[in-house]
Amino acid sequence: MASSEKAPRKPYHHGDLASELLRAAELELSENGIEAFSLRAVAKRAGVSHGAPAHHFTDARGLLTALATTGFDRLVAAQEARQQMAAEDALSRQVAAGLGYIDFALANPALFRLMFTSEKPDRTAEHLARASFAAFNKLVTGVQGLVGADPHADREAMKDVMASWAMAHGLADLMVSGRADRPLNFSEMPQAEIDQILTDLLARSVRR
Amino acid sequence: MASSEKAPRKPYHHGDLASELLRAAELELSENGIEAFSLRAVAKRAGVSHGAPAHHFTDARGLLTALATTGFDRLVAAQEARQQMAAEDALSRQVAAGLGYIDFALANPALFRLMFTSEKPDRTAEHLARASFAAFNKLVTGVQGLVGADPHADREAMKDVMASWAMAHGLADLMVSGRADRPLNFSEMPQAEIDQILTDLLARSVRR
DNA sequence: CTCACATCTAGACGGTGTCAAGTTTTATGC
DNA sequence: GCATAAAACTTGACACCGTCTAGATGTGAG
Repeated sequence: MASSEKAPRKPYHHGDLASELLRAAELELSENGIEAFSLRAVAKRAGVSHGAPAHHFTDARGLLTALATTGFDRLVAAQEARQQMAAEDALSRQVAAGLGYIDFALANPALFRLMFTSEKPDRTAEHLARASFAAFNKLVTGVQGLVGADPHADREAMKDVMASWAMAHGLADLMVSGRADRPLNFSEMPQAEIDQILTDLLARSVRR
Repeated sequence: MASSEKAPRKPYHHGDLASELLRAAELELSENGIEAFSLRAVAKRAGVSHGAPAHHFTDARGLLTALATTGFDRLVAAQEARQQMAAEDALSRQVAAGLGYIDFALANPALFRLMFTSEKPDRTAEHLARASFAAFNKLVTGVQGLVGADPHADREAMKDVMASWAMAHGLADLMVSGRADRPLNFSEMPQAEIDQILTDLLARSVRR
């Protein structure tokens, strides 16, 4: 828990301000985008003075680092949600992970950018490093099931990992920034058809 | 020319401040990253007061929009530079375009992010829309040569375009953020070998 | 009950982008 | 050649930002 890091006792004073700040920060992020993010606005939204967040997160950097950590956890969850609806074979599972990756990005565009293209989160922070490595490892085991080799030991398999990641990440990033709508007319397309196209594209990245 | 937009006459006073500001802005961007970008720092670097840029670019937004425009022009140039070193067949040319895309991103990481993941540039500005569309069209004609159909008319060909773009863009974005070094050990690898791996990955995205 | 500590507030500091008003330089019309 | 208009630039003010400091307030342990 985020609250147990610095206050293992009981709730006090304001309740559990640390997690309340995280909720407020995420709302601010999704409403105003990452480039207009303001720590003072987060504090105001949580009903607390502008200096309060510092005691829980040290920094704006610290708050955003914690938020990014929750993002990676939820990224994995989104992938697994898609996998539960998918067939059992390794390819379907890997494609489903890619679809979940894209689901997450489209549902949380600002958070997605915070996680992947912002330099504000401290990537050396232990909890963030652990969460992002877990997300990476989800990809690794998926490829391992697909090609039958451990990517950490087999360079060719690691290339498969990067191919799969790059395709999913590239699609997600282009869609988040609205660059895929126009060429493929996603706006006027039922979700099932979009999924079908994305499935085709994601499948291209695997094998050789 | 940037200077001819608002001052078609001759240089005056400071010389050609508009383009000097663009040069200064790019240096600031590459030195401090996009998230620490400051219009006042740009003005100071150009040796001018903090209010001066407004007369040429209206806004910080305006300056960054103009800078992004030059970025798309140079992105196309980087792709063409790789293509001049490549074989004549359509696949080699398309892969070379992808390698140039990645070259550009790695050589100008902050500018790359300004162009693709920042919301500060005004994408409805005419010169930016034109430059980014030209870059997109470079991709389109490459795929057209590859599959023999016009992607603007053939949906399957447009899927090839998006696949090619997503793979190149995904690789570029992951490499810019330092996420490809560790898995594939790019740091201790000669450029020729990196190119070989990227060529393999880029080639996966085409065909079906 | 007291005392230590965690939590939170309030104010100050230097920094930011933008706006309004004033100053200086250049170009144009006579 | 000179007055006058326009363009280019400076200066100062404003609200907002993140961080630091000192102080107030509540909480829990002895």
